[in-house]
Amino acid sequence: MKKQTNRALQAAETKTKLIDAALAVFSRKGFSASTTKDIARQAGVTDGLIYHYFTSKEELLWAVIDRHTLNESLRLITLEIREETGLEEALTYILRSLFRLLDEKEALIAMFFGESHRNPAIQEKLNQLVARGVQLFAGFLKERSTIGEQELYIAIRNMLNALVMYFLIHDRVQDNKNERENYITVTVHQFIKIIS
Amino acid sequence: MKKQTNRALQAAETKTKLIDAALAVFSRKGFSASTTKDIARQAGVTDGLIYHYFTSKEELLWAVIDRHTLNESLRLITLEIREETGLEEALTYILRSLFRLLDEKEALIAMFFGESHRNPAIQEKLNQLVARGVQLFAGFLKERSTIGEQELYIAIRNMLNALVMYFLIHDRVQDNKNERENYITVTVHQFIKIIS
Amino acid sequence: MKKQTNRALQAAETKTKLIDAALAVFSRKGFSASTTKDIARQAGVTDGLIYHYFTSKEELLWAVIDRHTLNESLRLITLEIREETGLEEALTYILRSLFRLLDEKEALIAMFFGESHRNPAIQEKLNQLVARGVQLFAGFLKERSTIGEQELYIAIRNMLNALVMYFLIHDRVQDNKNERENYITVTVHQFIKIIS
Amino acid sequence: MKKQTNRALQAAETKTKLIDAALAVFSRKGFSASTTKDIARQAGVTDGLIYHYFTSKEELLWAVIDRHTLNESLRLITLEIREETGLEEALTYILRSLFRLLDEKEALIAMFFGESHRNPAIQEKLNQLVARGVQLFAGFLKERSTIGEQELYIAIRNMLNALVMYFLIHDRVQDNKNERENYITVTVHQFIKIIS
DNA sequence: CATGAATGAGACTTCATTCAT
DNA sequence: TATGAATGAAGTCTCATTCAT
Repeated sequence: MKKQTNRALQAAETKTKLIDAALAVFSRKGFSASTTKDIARQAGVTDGLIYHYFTSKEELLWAVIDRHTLNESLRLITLEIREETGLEEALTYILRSLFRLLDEKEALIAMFFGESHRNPAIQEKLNQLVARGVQLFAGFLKERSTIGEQELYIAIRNMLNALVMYFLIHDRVQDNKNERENYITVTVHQFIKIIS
Repeated sequence: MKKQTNRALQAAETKTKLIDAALAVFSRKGFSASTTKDIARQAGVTDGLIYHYFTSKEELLWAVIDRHTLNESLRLITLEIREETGLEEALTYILRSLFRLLDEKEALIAMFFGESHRNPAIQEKLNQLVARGVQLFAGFLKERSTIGEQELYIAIRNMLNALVMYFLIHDRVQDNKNERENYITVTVHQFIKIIS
Repeated sequence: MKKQTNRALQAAETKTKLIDAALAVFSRKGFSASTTKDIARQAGVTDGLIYHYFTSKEELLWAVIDRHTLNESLRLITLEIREETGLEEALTYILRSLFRLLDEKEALIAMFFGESHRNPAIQEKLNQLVARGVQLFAGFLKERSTIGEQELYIAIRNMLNALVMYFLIHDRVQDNKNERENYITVTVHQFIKIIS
Repeated sequence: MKKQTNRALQAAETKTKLIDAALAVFSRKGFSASTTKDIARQAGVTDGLIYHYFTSKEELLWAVIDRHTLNESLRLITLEIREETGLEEALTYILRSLFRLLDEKEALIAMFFGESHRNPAIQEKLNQLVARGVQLFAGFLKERSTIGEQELYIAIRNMLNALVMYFLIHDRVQDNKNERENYITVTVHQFIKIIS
């Protein structure tokens, strides 16, 4: 019985190792340029083992995506900001948290964008993710803004989109914390102008 | 002399055919999932001919990127708006033009994003492109805005980034012209709020 | 443990099969005219397996060369002749042994010459081989010859070179045992004339 | 008419250029690793032109071999030595001339050996060449030697074989003129020992 | 559960050869 | 005579996947 449990545990660990390895390799090379050998080596297992846990390389991709939904992280950020009071402070805190989240999940985000435009299912995931972020924001901002609901949604979506894009093609390259802080300050200020 | 010209012309045409075909295939499948066979078939030539004009598949990628710089298109848009007067009208016109440009170059844009995060040179190209767009805008808006230069740059960059992101993960999927028009109207309105 | 051994054994056998097959094909067609498909077929495995054991066709060439150094065979011949007494008998025995060695390793020898002049590393191997042969002979002959050491070395080298050349461009073609025996007799006789 | 002649001249020149280029490339890379493109570039013409003068790459190989028979050079050496008197002087002169000939035709010789063992026709050529050399020598030495005709033939063949081998795997590498002179002196001396 | 030898389709690339100009 | 664009077969090598151990 103990043995069984140990085995089950080991199996779960190996699966996790494989998923983590796959994430790392996929985001470094993109899905189709990644080889199962790469992934196995990164996970520290032998080639064939992947097929003990997954039926194909593509299934491994889906496992990666399933594990890292980001939604949970987004919810946590919202939970914390519920208690905040000042609008500017609150927004600054949120943007900082978002950047931190992007930093953490950089590999995943990068892969998402790399594969999304040739994989509709991934694109849909992205869409959902942004929509979820917009909703969380909206819940928090509705009472504090003077503009219409639709306008608010667009304002939020634009801010989030701009931020992710900034992160992807500018911030990652520069790695300059001051510039990022400045970006946050200005963006928050302009966002408040819009919704007030 | 005529002969010479005809032959040279035909060669140039073939090269163009190959670049166009490569663009189509790359943006459909991504660089590494695209095969040279695909490209040759799409161009209507035999496999080996690619290597008469390019030394490798990667060189073909660079040729694709070199041909479609977008910069020229961006400049043309600016030239036209110089004559516009009303700020709202002008901005609306510009955003519409940008969407039209994105529609035209959808394949290229998609590929850019697909490869950029694993190819620094492409990422740099993207950065340059956005920077160029920001400058063109800034030249037009400097006199009509009341905010500081740096704030203006960030506002413009945010708007452009948001627009491209919107196009990539939302607009392309929906294919709903009304929603796009609405997006433009609201975004322009909010942008004016920021810079006034 | 048994399992482990069996598998490892089988892998070693496959590798050997590949090296033997490569030797056969390389010496029949020369290195660059040989195809990996040929080699795989000759070894009775599929194309891809070569690259499970070797990183390239060239590495396979080196494996072939490493396996068949000839040095060991040369040493054995010397060991046996140490006990011989009569000079003529001894030399005759040695030359016969050399011809036998050439017969056995004909494929390898032929390939050596085929690739040597465009591959310095192989040429060096050849040089070493001849030098080793000269030394072995010299050790045996030093006390029985009346000429200077340097002259002895040149005499031996000339005899060996002549013999190999004879084998390569004449003997292999004729396949006439009598002529070979005659060649040995006369050559031994003339060699004794030189060193006495 | 003049035009015609000029054309014919030009054609002959081009053909020569191609043969020379082919010799250079073949001896550097071996026949099958040489590409027609290499040869065309080396000759300074375009790819297709080869097939205006030769029906295949192989035919070009034969043209190379036909042009450089060496026989003529060998004959010239013999002509000159007819007048010589002293045996040692004569032989020294001949060996020096042979080395010079090998130096000149190094590329050709190297190619001969590279292809001979997989191309019987070339091997036959080599055989003929050596046989011709043996005959020329024999004609000169017959009266000056005391040994039987067959022994003389073998002695000559051995000396020539040894010399060519020495050149191919030793002399070319060292590039040491003193060592070569020493080799000639000793070899001549030992040869005289044999035939006297 | 884990290994890694083996498969075979298919990728990129090369190259002898042809042919319209 | 000369060009070089075009062909297509074949080569080296990769890699997802299978399976005996």
